[in-house]
Amino acid sequence: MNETNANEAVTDVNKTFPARNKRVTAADVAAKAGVSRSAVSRAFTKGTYLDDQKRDTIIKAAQELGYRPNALAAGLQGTQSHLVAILAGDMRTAYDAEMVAQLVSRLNAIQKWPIVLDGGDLSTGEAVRSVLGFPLDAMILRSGSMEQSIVEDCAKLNIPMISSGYIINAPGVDNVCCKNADGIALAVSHVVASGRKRIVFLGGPAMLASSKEREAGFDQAMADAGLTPVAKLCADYTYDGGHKAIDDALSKHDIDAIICANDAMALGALSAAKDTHDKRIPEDVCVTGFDDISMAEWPCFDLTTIRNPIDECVDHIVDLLESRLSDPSRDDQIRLIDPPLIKRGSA
Amino acid sequence: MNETNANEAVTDVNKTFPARNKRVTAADVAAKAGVSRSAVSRAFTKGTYLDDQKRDTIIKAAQELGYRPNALAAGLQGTQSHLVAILAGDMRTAYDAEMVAQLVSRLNAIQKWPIVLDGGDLSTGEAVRSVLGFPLDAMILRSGSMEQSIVEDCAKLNIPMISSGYIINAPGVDNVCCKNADGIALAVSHVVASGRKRIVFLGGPAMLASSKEREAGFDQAMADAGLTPVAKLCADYTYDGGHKAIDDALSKHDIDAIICANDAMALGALSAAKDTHDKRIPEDVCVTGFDDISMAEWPCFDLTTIRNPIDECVDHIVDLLESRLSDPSRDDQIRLIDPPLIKRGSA
DNA sequence: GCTTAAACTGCACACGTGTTCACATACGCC
DNA sequence: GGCGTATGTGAACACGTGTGCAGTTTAAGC
Repeated sequence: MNETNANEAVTDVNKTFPARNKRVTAADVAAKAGVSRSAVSRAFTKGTYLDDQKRDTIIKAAQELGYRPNALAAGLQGTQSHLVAILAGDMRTAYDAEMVAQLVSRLNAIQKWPIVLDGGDLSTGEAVRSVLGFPLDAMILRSGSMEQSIVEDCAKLNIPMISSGYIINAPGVDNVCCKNADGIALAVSHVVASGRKRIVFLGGPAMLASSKEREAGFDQAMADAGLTPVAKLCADYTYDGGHKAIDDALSKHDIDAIICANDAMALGALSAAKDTHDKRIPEDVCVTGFDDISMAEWPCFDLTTIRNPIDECVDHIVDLLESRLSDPSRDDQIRLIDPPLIKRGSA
Repeated sequence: MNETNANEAVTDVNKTFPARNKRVTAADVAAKAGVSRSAVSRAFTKGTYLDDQKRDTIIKAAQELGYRPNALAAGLQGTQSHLVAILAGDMRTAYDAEMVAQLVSRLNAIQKWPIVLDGGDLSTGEAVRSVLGFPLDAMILRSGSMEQSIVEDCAKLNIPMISSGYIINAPGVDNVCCKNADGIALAVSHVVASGRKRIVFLGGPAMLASSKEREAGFDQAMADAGLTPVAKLCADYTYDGGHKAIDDALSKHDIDAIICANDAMALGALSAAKDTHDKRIPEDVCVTGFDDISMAEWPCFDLTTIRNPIDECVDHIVDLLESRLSDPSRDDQIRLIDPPLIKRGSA
């Protein structure tokens, strides 16, 4: 009796996990519902001839068996896999994380499933190459620097690319990018308008395209204003980097304005000036950032910054993706975004 | 001469995009290399009999054509698709973003490709159901609250689940979770040890499991210490929410310690106490958080907190994943993590 | 009741792989 | 030379689906 019960229990488990590691297939549903396999397929496809009652029967049988059409097999013959890769920047940083979050959310909404790759990693190239094994609908690039060979690989595989953050000049690549130089120029003229003359620029890693553009924008804007900077510093786009650089600079130079190439460094700079060097913000020193991450508006920072608008950027990416899929041979596009100045307390 | 060059250029482009929207297949490579399609497949598979010279020829032909085995077709017949889904929490928050970043990076390293779903979204349920169309190797759950039906759907499809953040009691689900109650108890006794008696608890959304556990831990620890809290507040796990709640509380109550259910709220609370109410931290009011997000150690915050260790958590997730794949029928596991107190300046 | 179109259904193919199976060739040994 | 074994190869199958095609049933119109 006990043995029987034990056996039943085992059987029960096997029922819960039928044919372990074996997925329920359309043929199984067809057998159970007493119809052909084609009918099952049609039951899950809109716009096909199928008797309503029969369709109900099939759907019901499918539900009981826990059947779901295998997207791999479906993607194999259709022209779209509904898979999209995102080569993310460094998701440990606030801006990139917010960007990816927004992107993922919007892609989910249009039934595109994003495979996310960590762009901050060293082995990214190899990872990208592996993922290219999947017939991706598109590849979205947000990594600051990029091996040229990856772009070529995508092109060879006919995978459309959308680059955001810096412009890739290659066939098959759409670009959406904010006007970095214009943005920094906005910050410079805002600061100059309030009478500042002893200006410092805090730039980012030289290898990043956005960093270079923002620095060039600063140089041009300063030249236009007839000013020479007190100093041009370089850090790593992080809070700590900004903190350290400005802590150091304030003990060497007389400064009344700090233009930062991104928000994370600006927050560090702000903190160094206020907490470590007892400067009043913005009376003694004013600070501007770039990106407008969510922390920028926290009361304890209240950072004046240039907004690198995530919503608008993601709108463009999704739009470019959809138009590319509906017409793969359309011309490549470049969408440029005007970044606005967000006036807050720090400048 | 010029025309010839122009034509060549055009031809070149067409070569770069051969048969637009048509992927190069193993048969194409076989034709070019003058071998059978089987040979091509073998050339890309380790441990198969194939003449070395022939293999070289095939690889070379494949490279020229830009061939890459279609992972969809391959995953269709093998037992593993190498696809993994991550149901992320709210990636707009710092902790979840850091967690996902780490997870993505580690999964990439072991050649698992994460499809990321935004758990903060309302339509998450539908999105998950769609992604279940893919024969996932596993599903990683990090959403604070979860429709029970999703778990059942996964179970029906034999997709292993790994839940992190709160415990799901269902067959086929592995769990890794930090001891939330113990963590809060650590914070309470630390604060009590420094002589605080007028203690406030700032909890999170009631619907989140972690939030409930942390509150229960607080109640127990206070009872053990023979204290009753000045107030128990509830906010939404955000900086703004924490700021507002504590701003309000400080004008109503006499408080000397604030125990927060997560770091984001703790930072808001800290700022409200320091900047808005001119309290000295920690002399007048001390503040503790939970999670240890990267911002907690910024000098301007210097937050004492309970670390919810991301590295350790991700280690467990990856380990559970690999062991599950190598033995799908092994028993479900629950891994509990001891969260340590990180002593900084705020308490 | 007959004709015609519309609604419905199943067979068979295609998608691009990995892998088994049978067969062919080369090699070493008696 | 005969034989057994190790190595190399292509044909054929399986994976699970969507869909074109041809054939069958139903309904409608005169």
